[in-house]
Amino acid sequence: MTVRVRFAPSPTGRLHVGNIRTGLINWLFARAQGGQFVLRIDDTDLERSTLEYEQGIETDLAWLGMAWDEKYSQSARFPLYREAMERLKAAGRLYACYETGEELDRRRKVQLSRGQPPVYDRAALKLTDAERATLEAEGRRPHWRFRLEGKRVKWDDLARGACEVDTASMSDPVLIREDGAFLYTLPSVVDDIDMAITHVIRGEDHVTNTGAQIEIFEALGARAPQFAHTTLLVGADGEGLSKRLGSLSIMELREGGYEPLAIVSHLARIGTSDPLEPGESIEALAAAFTFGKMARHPGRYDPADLSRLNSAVLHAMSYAEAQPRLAELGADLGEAFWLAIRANLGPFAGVSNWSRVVNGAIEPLIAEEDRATVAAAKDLLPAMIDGDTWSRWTTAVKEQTGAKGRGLFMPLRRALTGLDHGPEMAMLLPLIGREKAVRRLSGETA
RNA sequence: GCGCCCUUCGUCUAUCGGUUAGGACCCCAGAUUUUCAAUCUGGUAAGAGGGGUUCGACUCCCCUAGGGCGUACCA
Repeated sequence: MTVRVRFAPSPTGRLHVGNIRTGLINWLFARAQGGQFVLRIDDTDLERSTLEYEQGIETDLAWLGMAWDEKYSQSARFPLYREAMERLKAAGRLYACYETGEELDRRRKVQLSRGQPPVYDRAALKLTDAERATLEAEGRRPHWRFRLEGKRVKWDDLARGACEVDTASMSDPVLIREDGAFLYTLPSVVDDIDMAITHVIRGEDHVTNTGAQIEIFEALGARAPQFAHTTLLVGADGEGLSKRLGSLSIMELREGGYEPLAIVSHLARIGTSDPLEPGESIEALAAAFTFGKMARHPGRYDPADLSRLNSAVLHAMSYAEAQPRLAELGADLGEAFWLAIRANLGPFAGVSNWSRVVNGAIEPLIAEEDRATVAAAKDLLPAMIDGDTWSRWTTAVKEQTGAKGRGLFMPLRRALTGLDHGPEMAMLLPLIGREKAVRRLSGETA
């Protein structure tokens, strides 16, 4: 049987590292198994869902290299959900409830204060037809709950091993809201059946839901798919990530200059036994993917790791790959330039700084005590500059001035680049060229 | 409150009853016939606490502490 997985984001906001990680794990698993990856837009909440966000999801996935095989929108599938709803009603598994949100809230608090579990008491199940009619006559609209069997639901989880949820200890889940809107649970199960999803891979915050959902699969006469519940991410400080997801959207990471391969490598390897290194490609990451490598405790999301990965990705990037982007930034100064500076890049856009060092006008940094050394160096600069010039030139400067080591190289670097650090000067000097070098060594902005 | 999951170098992790407890990041040192970065090599460093079980426990069991998640007319 072909493996089919789905990723079902809501178009109520931008994708962030937490939910894209779930999507990525689905994608990697599908690829590793030669299966299919279904994108399912969970837009059942018509109020909050927007087309812009839906397009944002597609933009982000495409940018990360996560192609999908099929795409569905749940808003176009309401007839299917209604049909399932009728079947559940007919089977006596869906019952009408008339409590208000405030009432339920109050009851939960009372239960809690008495040390009882905050579970729905099924009062609505005891309503007589007459009572129901009275409530309806008052204009009350029902919401609908799924009647759980109250048993130990078991499954073999790909990520956590043998799992068990006692549905007797949980509230009957509300499937349909008072305003008639389908809550996530029913459409999800109906679609998983209809789309022949074989593996549901999601965060461990869904473990309890799975108990109820397996009952719904069964109530609809379907076999539940396999499940895998992965750990969630926590921040570098060990706190949950949810509080500051705003700054961790894929869109912002893209705008911040992070490489898709760095993001994908980071998210694929957090909380696994693989070292936090970039993969060669997203496909290579997929080939190496297995649930067996995943730890059972929350993975730490540290932005510093992403930055490191990002630098590593750029360091390994060929000129052929970088060229179009260099051109776009007006910083395509040839292969030698790219090879010289790529190891010194944070975000890719940092090439602009180096192209200015080579091509633009920079202000040399010449400290008072280094003036003599720099002046002598200027006079000794050969007429022709090539790849060997740096070594011969600096040796000559050393012999004449007696400056050596740090005291020799730093003044030259600072005068020629205006910076304290950067790529190998032997590679940079020929790119800067004689004319600019002479002027900078004279203290001119050039 | 209750339920589920988790707890190994500073950090991310390997180990599945017998290991000099392994790797990666960070850090430190050395190399790159003299600079910062990059690169390479080497090094420091660990089993939350307490009870069991066992010839033997990081590994199995219990308790305590700590963390994550759930307990919605959210997803």
